[in-house]
Amino acid sequence: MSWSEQVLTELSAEGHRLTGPRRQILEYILRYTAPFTAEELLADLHQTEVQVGRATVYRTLELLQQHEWLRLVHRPEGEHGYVVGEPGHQHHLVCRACGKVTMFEGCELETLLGGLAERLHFRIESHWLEALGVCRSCQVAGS
Amino acid sequence: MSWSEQVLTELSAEGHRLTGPRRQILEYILRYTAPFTAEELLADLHQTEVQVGRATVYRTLELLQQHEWLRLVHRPEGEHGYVVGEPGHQHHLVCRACGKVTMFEGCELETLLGGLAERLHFRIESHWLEALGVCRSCQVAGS
DNA sequence: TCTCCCAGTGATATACTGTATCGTCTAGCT
DNA sequence: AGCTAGACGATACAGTATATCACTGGGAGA
Repeated sequence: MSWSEQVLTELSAEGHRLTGPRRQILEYILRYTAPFTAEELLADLHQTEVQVGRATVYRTLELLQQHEWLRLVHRPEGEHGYVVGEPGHQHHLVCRACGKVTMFEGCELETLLGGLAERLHFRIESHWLEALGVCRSCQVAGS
Repeated sequence: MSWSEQVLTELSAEGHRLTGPRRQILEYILRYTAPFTAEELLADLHQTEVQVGRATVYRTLELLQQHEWLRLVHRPEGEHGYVVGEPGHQHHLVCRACGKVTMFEGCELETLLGGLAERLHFRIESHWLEALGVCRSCQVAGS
């Protein structure tokens, strides 16, 4: 079962409609290897025969993000982009050179934050961790 | 030596001018206990007798952030705000209730990321960690 | 299979946040 | 006091996102 099929199944199960634009956006998203913004996706779609409205793109991305099928990433330049991801808590390593995103589970981070929370009497509800650097292949290419 | 005096001294040492608007913005910033955005500061200043231009506010905040006298914080709603802070690498605990920001040094985090980088052959250059929750006093107030 | 209803669509307008421009002013050096 | 470049501020502009609203088509129920 592919990513888009899984998403469609889950959306349908929750009572959302599986419309043409949604299917097309889902298919198109898979082409991206690096984070993309709503505007980029919109422009790219308009390059093809697919013509969807701006509002629909924003709404669909929002919907997918809420269901954790897409993840928000802060890109170096400051805008925020989306990446395809499995549901569950994850963190990102963003490559400054190629833009590719590597995900990892930050299990030890939980312990770190737990200790900190106890020390400061702060109840932590959620956290955000993102690292910026250069991925393996870009290091090789650069040297 | 107060915060604003320290900032003014450093700015002056670097060849920046100590203009009226800059002094006024510096003074006003100290009133905030929670992160504020450029637009908020601008609006607040316009409520008073102080009339500074939009561009000046943005430029000054940018300048202060570059010198690490102000720190960028991602607020729950998505906008980014500024908080007064000492120079040096720090992370934030943001209170969902009162908006107050507690800073901490994430020394152990460096080790965590170091191990991760080695495992994934990813060269980490910078990182961003921010936690959202409820601070001690808001927990007390809420219960 | 047909019908109907409302979630979803898309064109457009609008809000918001931040940057660029450019003539004017002033901090601070000489 | 005079000079000059850094800073100011009014305005225009760019980019990102949301609001509105008439319409369309997905899909459940007949």
